[in-house]
Amino acid sequence: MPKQRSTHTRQLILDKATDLASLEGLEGVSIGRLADALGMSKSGVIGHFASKQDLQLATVEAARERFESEVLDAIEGEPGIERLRAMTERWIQYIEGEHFSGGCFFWAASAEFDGRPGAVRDRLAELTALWLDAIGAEARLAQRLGEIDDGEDPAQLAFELHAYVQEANWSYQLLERADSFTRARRAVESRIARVSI
Amino acid sequence: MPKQRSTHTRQLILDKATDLASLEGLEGVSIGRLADALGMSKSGVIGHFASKQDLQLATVEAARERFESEVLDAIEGEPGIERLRAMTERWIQYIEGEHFSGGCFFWAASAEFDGRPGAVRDRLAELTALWLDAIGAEARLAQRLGEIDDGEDPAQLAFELHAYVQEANWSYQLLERADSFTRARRAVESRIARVSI
DNA sequence: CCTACCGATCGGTAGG
DNA sequence: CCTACCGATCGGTAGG
Repeated sequence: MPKQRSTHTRQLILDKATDLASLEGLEGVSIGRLADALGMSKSGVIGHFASKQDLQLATVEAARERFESEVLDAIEGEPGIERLRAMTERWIQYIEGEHFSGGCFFWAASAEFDGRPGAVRDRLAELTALWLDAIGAEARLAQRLGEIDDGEDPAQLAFELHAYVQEANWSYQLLERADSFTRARRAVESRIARVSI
Repeated sequence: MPKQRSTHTRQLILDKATDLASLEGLEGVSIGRLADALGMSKSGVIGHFASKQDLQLATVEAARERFESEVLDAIEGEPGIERLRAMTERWIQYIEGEHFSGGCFFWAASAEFDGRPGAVRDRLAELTALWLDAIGAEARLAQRLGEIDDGEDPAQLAFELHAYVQEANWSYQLLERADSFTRARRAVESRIARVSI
């Protein structure tokens, strides 16, 4: 069954690519280095994809799938403020758990591609905006449920909660400060406590 | 006076390099592309530096000098909470003013080098930590002056204020949201207002 | 500051 | 999935 083996190999390639990309950037994952890391030939790697950009787009989708199964699907709790807390906490756990060697894949890729127009950048913007807006939507729901003060702007709250987690990733990855995630949790908790009714 | 002309050319190279790096990353600034962008030969470019890493380190220093003259030297106001406000506001203005085509140089370079050990990464961590800790030190001073509640942790406050500005840079560069800096200002203002006595 | 060049690596293809 | 190869570009050097 060569088709099955091919799909398996493709997934192995993409797992390695997401990991390398969090360390060295998507553009830094050359076909040759990826092949070396996998013990394969270059043509064996790129044969699964139409082009380097196609490989990059597939790598982004692989990272999305991991985020969905590790974060989105693992969020529990009642809709509203409980779920809003669960979303940020699960996200922090995901980054803290070092599923990628170089920290959050999307954070690294965002910085790398924000100045490079094209399909990869567009997809990264689409996916990260979906997550930011999902946080905002949950805050809005909590507000409708009467759990958050009516004077709050849910999108503003999402901006700030999202900021704390991205800052923790930066502070942990570049500054290597051990208190990064503690600080993010403290910021999230006091921000949510402040708007709670 | 060949020495003067050489220093001038070197500065032209570094100005172009900081700008290209904010768009395409420090590693993406190849000697050949930099030479093309400047209308020079490759050897004319690299002749000013001992190596590619030396060029990258010099580019980081050039970005530091711009940050110092545009932000640090432009901060006004009395020490304490007034100065804390001025630091974040001047920083936001700097990023908002698009001095670099691709947004904050240090944010882009942080994400790129946090997974690449070496002198460039070390220097980036050193410089960004200095700025984060300067914000924290100003918050601590404001606290000693009795302008900030004694129960606040100045480093935690700095973490959060720093987070808002980095989030604005991300939101503006990748998502292209026009309200990015407005949201950062709102977050900074309400956070500082909350801890003020 | 230039031209001319070095070996290594890039993305990608031909052919099997 | 492989070997063998393509032209282009990489960082860097020799020599002027």
